[in-house]
Amino acid sequence: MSKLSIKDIAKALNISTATISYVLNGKAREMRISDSLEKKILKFARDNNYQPRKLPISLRTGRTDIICLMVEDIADNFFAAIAGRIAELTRPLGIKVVYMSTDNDTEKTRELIADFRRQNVDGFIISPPPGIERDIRQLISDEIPVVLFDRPLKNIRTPYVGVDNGKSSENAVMHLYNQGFRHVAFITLDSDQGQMADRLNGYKRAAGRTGMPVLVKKIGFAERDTPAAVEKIARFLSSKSGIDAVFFATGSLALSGLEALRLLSWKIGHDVGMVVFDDNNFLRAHSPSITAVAQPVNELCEALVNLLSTNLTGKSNKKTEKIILPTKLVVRQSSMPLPAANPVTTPAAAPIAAKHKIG
Amino acid sequence: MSKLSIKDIAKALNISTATISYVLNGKAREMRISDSLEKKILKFARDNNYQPRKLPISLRTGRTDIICLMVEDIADNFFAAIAGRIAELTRPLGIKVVYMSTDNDTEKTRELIADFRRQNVDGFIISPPPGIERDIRQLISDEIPVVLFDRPLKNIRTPYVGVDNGKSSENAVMHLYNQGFRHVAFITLDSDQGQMADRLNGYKRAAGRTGMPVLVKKIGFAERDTPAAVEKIARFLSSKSGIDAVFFATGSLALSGLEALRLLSWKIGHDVGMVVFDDNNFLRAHSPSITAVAQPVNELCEALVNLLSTNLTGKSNKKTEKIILPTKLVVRQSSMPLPAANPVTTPAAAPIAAKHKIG
DNA sequence: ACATTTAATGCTAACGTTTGCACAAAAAAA
DNA sequence: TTTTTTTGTGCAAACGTTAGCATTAAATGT
Repeated sequence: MSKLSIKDIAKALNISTATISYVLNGKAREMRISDSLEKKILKFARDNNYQPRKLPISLRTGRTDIICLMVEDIADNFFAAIAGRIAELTRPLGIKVVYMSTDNDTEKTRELIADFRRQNVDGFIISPPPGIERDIRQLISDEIPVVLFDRPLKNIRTPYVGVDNGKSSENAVMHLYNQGFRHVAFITLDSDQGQMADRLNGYKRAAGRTGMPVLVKKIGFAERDTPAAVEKIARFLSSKSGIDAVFFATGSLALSGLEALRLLSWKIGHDVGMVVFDDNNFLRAHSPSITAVAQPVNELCEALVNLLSTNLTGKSNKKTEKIILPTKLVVRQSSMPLPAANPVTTPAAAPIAAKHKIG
Repeated sequence: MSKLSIKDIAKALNISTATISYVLNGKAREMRISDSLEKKILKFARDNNYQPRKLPISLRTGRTDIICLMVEDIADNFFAAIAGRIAELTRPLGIKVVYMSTDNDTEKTRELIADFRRQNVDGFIISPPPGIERDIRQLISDEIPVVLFDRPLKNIRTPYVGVDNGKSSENAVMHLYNQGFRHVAFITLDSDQGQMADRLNGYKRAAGRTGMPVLVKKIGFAERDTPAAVEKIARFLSSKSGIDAVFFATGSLALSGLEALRLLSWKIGHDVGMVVFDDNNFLRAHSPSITAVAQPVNELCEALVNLLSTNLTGKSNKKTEKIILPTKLVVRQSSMPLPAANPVTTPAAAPIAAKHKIG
């Protein structure tokens, strides 16, 4: 009883495979199959638990119902959340998701795209590494649906979903300013990624508007999760005098940043304020809780799946919409005003009262 | 130039598709194709950038080179790390990975397995929800390779990779005891998962050995990531008198736990010690850094992929090895002895000196 | 009675590969 | 020569479906 095929049914019922196919695909009416035969086929299929294999269907129709998700690092908090949500959203559509981390490596990404194309995936959702424009264009000209997200790519006509990184970043800094911070450092990645440039620009704009000094440290992409990063951040923060808040351009940098602050014995909420671009449960659970710029993961995924699936259904294959979603600044304890006295070098009792709203 | 098929080559070179297939699969020798013809075909294929489609190959050979990864929640730190590593490890083997979260929901998992079987995936890597034994057995009897991990399933002959949850848990508690803690609470999930039972038993064994009281709080599976969990943990911790350390049975509970501690104004390292089952960067970055039982993600994934791929290659399809890997207790600041004076209700200056090893 | 429409179903060629076997030509053996 | 072996290659079936067109039988129209 390994596997019942449409042919077996045909033989058993002494009818043609075509008729069965029609009935099973709900085209009985259209093809004017008699009710009695339809019932008979349906009954037989049910009774024998017929399960159509997708492989031959794919071969015949050209659709695999598999899409490919490519992000910098699937293990990263933000991208893992995206992955989970996308799978949830595509499941009701009968679409499966294969994934792969690009490591922000152009050459690797190129190979991956080729691999997945050979695998005949129906479409791509990509958070693109720099320099991949050509390959994306090739996909488009081969009419394979692609939706980009997270990082904008210049001069390319394809659907994109993202947030306004510049504005969000600017808002976050303005928030710090309004809370009384006057020397906000910005720790970012030294990479070509468009969204990073936007976040930096937002920071600079806010600095310009408020007259605050521009205090930027770029961490090399390769060393972003290493002890070297921790040390560099610590050195930077202590080398500039007067820093009273730090804004981290990405979640993983924030982790290194926390270690740097520990190294310096700077207490968040007492010696220094903190804001992070990208939210997660960890920042909420931290004591003091940490203010973050939250990307709307859910809306983002919904937009991605929407865009992709309308393009998958072929009809309006030319949707090249760009969707920019608002972020939400989740204000927590770490961006509350510092206590008046501010003796940077002397740790003292934690100043944060329990009355601050938690969460 | 949409797609060059083997047929096109056959036509262009005026030879049969069979010959081409042989040559392209390196069977030229075996099939005694002449050197000159072989070269000609190879050259033509290269020059015209021939890319064989995998779909018909799969149909013909029955292999899709896709495996399915099913875990409770792909967005969870631990599972996301697993997902990333597995993809890395299978890539050189030409294997792609589709994933889906089970939400620890038996019925959903059942449907997912059926879906993926129809999709003709070559094998499964599953962190199984309770009650899924039957479906796993069906996979085995249908000769579809499966490897289970993370949670043991009773009475089932299939490869499994995991850690010794009981022993690891016991060790962690013994560590706390040795550090001077005498009232260690254990916060776990109220679920049927085998590994959770093992962790609880390990805790109990350690309590027995040391004469410490058994202080267990089970959080309902559904509410594990909700404010309700935070509140329950807080209530529990404050209801029992004398608790001086908390051991969390899983990473996500630890997050709720941190919030609970904040609610109570208990300072880790001062009022209370803390250990978490499952490590992540966040625990390292936290101040004070938090001691954790680290599962060897990399070794775990290597074992999974090894086991699965030997079973994929059909030959020795009967490997049903169980592999238990050692965990590593990563000792950090949160399990250092508390300062002698221990006024639980009065927050005071942070007692943790910077000299403690960071990391 | 004959032609035409309509209803009900079947035939068969795809989809792009792989693979067992057949076959022809050339070389070797008889 | 004739037969056998070797060498090189092609044929065609198969994998399990789908879909365009063909076919048959019954019903309707003239």
